[in-house]
Amino acid sequence: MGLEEYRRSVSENKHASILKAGRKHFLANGYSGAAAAEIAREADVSTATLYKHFASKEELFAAVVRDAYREVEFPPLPEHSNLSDVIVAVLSNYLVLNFEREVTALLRIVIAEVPAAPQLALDLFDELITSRYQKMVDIVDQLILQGDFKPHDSQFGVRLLIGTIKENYIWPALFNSNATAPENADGFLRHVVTDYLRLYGK
Amino acid sequence: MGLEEYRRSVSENKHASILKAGRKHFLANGYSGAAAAEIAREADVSTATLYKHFASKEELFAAVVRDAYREVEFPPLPEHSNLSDVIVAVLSNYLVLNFEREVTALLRIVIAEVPAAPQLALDLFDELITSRYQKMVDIVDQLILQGDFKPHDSQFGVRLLIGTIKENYIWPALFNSNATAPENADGFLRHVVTDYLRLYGK
Amino acid sequence: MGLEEYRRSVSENKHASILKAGRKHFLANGYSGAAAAEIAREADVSTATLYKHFASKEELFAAVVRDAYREVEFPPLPEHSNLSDVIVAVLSNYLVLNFEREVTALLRIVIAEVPAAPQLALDLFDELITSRYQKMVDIVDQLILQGDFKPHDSQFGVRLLIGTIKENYIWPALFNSNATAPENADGFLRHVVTDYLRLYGK
Amino acid sequence: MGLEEYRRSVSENKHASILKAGRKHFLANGYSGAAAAEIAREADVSTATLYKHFASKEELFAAVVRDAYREVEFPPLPEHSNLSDVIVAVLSNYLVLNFEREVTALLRIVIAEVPAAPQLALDLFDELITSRYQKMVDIVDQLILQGDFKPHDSQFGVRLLIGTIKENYIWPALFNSNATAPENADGFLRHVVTDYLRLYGK
DNA sequence: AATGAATGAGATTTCATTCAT
DNA sequence: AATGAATGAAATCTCATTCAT
Repeated sequence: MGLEEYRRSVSENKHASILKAGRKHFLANGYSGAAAAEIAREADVSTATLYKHFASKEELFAAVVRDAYREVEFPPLPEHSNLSDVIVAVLSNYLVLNFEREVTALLRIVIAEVPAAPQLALDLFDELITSRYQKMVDIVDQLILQGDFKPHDSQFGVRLLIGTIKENYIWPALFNSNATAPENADGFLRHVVTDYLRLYGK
Repeated sequence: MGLEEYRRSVSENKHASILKAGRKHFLANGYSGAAAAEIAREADVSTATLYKHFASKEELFAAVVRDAYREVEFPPLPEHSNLSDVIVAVLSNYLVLNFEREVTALLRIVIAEVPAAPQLALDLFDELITSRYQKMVDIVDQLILQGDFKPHDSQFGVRLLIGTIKENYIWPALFNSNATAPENADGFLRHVVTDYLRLYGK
Repeated sequence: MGLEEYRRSVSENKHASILKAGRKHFLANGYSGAAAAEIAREADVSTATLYKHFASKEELFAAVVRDAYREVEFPPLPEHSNLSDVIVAVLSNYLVLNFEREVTALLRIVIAEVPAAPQLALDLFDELITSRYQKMVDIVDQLILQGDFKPHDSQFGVRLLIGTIKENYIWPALFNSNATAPENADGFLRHVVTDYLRLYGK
Repeated sequence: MGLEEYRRSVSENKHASILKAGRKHFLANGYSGAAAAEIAREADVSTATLYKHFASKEELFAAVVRDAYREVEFPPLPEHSNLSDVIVAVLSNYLVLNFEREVTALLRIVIAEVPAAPQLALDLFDELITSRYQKMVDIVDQLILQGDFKPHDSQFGVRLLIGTIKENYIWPALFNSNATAPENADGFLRHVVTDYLRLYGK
């Protein structure tokens, strides 16, 4: 079975390299801007082969997106002494990763294909936005239990926290493909967190 | 001049019907999915006429977006007895129009075209989003002068206000083409405004 | 009849300005590159008016060409003491006028339209090329009679003289719209004339 | 490799038939009158295939012109007893091919496109006209070395030779699409060559 | 399984010319 | 007579997808 295995490994390599090339092109040019022929060329594969691996451009796109967001992870909350510092650190990290991992570009193209691929968009929203958001809510709930926060509607509070940050950094980046991670976000983040604590902190 | 006026009125009607047809098709099929020929047919106009009115498909699209935004403005704050009520009313109105005029769906398309038409996205962001936002800031600054608010960083405050609302209503709608105007947004809005006033109100 | 005359004069002015604008555009952009709408705009006239004056683009083109080459004239042979000097002077003049009067550009567009407007091309060839050429033959014939030249086939001789010059200056200019009158043609012309006289001079 | 060769041969056939159809249509309708779709249909090929073979209509046209020139070369001068006879034969051959391969008609189109495609015209002039001309100069230089000619400015001499011929046969053909290869050019050619040899022959 | 070549269908845009007033 | 607006028809080029080997 050595031959068969070899073949399978070659095929898997091609699969992976198509995904990689696809990701690059979709991120760079959007869905309709990315050309199947270009992706195939970049993956060092014929167009026909590309279509053997993925039944259509749409399917390749879905595969690329699912593959891409599997890679985006977020770190756990560090142990903390000063509550404010820790939250700022977490948010800062969240922000940096968002830019480094090309999350915004990924969001952009998924948003673009909402009418064509609605389920994909909903899945990604759950995975990348709601779930991350929920983690933050869980953290806050725990902090409330620990007595670090006043009892309050933690969902709402997190929305205020995250929403303000997104409004400032993510929303503009959605419209600007050259946007990079903000250099000095800490001042802003501290401001948000201060207000947040004024409202809900103990 | 009767002739001149007649011509202008005919021309304006065509202009408007192209815009309308354009909006419909862009919303239904996205930017590259919408065909100029189809739009022209729907508007009962030749393609050539369409291109006399709008120099390019991109310019038509931009006009469609601007047109959609035209009615979605923060109206100047009316004289008020209860500040909270008034702000809630304004934001509620803004939110409803946003959905009715399908602004979010159009923004999706703008975002989709960021890689292909970066300047367009930047222009529209400045022209429509930033400027509208600035109007809200101006209102708040005036309220500060009138003594309705504590002196504070009004930019930041508005970001918090708007960001929280967007986080709750606009972001999800960005990923869900079936999203409609929220039925009972007032509770949420009131919550935001209350917090906002707790932070910055007098 | 004052009014009627006034109208006619207005109309004639428009006619002339269309011709002028047409000439400019045809020379600059060639036949198919020149747009009727542009010509009309330049002539400060509506397209409809343009088409009232000239039934079609083709007809306008013909009118422009006939009008243009009516303006190209060539000076008579000056009195002479030294035969060689005089011929060089004539040829030099011929060359300069060729460039200054945009004769080459005119030739270019007529050549371009040979299949579409064959008669126009033949007419222009006669008018601008054969007739000028014949003038030179006449001169030479006279010089033969005066004994300045050996008796010879003057047609052939002139062909050799003019052909050599065209080969060097006009032919390349046909392919280069930026070609300008040669600065130092005299050396070359003198060389041609010397050889010519060696062959046919007394 | 059988497959590879098969593919190449199919591809080359298509290439050739596009060129052939292209030549026909360009000659019949001029550059802008010739439609890529028509050419493709005539060549029994899809438009897309045409554009795979030639990146643009302009490039196809350039290829057609180059192809037409391919056979119209001054062949190297054969060993000769009578120099005059040989040169006449070469020039005669050149002249006939020029008409048979419709080079002049194609040049008309190149000239027509000077305003729209200036670089193309310059390139083709250099590549086809100047270079061919240079080959003739090289031949003459060799003959000078062999002692068949007096030392002289061979560039100038060839210009005189070729220019005279062009003046007689090519210039008129440029303005007359019905011009055909001259039947009895030998008398004229002999006359030119005789004069040429009188000036520069040994 | 893989490929190079081919394609059908369509997209945007232009332009000479005509109409309604 | 003059015009601004409108248009039908066409042209170049692209692209996702499929064949033949």
